[in-house]
Amino acid sequence: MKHEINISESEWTVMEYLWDNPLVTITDIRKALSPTGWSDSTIKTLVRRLVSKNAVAINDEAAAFRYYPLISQQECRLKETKSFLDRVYEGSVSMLVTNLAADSDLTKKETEELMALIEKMGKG
Amino acid sequence: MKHEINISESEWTVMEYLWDNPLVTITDIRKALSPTGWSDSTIKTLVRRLVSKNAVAINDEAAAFRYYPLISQQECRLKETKSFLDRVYEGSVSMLVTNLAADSDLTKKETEELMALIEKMGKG
DNA sequence: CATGAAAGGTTACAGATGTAGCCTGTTGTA
DNA sequence: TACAACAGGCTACATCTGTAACCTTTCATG
Repeated sequence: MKHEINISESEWTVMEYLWDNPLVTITDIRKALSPTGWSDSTIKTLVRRLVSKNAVAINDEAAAFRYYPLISQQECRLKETKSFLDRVYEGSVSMLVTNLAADSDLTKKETEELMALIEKMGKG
Repeated sequence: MKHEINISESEWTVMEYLWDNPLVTITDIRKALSPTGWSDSTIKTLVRRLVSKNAVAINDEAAAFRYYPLISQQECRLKETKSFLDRVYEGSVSMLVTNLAADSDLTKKETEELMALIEKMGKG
C-alpha cells in the first residue's frame, strides 16, 4: 500500500539525523543541521515534505511535536542502491565492484576496508 | 573549467546509447530509444539538454548533425558512484559492499558474480 | 514536382527540489 | 507582564526533470 518514497538529497540529510535520533523536536533538528547553513524555514520545509511523503511521522503526545522516521535506513539504502545500480551500472553488481576497486580516487583507508571485507567474505 | 554535469535518469538513457554509439544522428537515437515509448519531441529535448549541459556535442560536418558524448561513461560512473556513496553510505565503501552482500533481493546470478569477483580479487 | 516524413528550433506545462519569507500563537524569562 | 524566540502553517519562486506539441525547413520518393 505504500507508494514509492523518493527522498531527495537535502531530505536525506534530515533522515540521517532522524534515523540516529528518533523522536526529536524541530529545535533538535535545527540545531543538528545548523552546519548546513540552511535557514529555519528550509529545515521546516524539508521536514514537512518528509511527513507528507510518509517518510516521517509526528508524535504529538508530548508538549512539542516530535518527529520520527517511518521508513528504515536499511530500507532506504537498499532502494537507493537498487535504483543507482540499475541506472548507472545496468544493474550489475560486479561492474560496480570492479569500478570501485579500480577507482584510484578511493582513499587508502577505503581500499583497505574493501579488501578486508572482501577477504573476510571470501573465507566465509 | 567544466562545471558540475548532472545527468538525469532519462538523460542517462540517451548517454548510454551515445557511449556505445558515438556520432549518430537523431534518427539513430530515436530508433534506439523507441522501446522507451518516448515521443520524438521528448528525445529531442533530452538530447538538447545534454548538449546545453556540455555532456554531448554536435558534429555538423556531415549532412545531418551527429551527436557524440563529451564526457566518458567511466567519468560519469565514478562521479555518480561518489555522490551516491556520500549521500547514502556516508562515503563508506565497505558499508555499501556489506549491504550489497546482505541484500537478499540480489539474484542468484548477481550473488555469484559478486562472489566470483571477490574471490578473484582476494587472490590477486 | 508535390507531398509526407523527419530534422531542428521553440514553447509548454506539471511535478520535484532547493531555498526561504511571512504570519500567528505560545512560552520562557527578564 | 511584556517581549524575544521559536513552533507550526502557509506561500513563494527559480531550477530541474519528464514529457510533449507546434512550426518551419529540407529531403527523398512516388
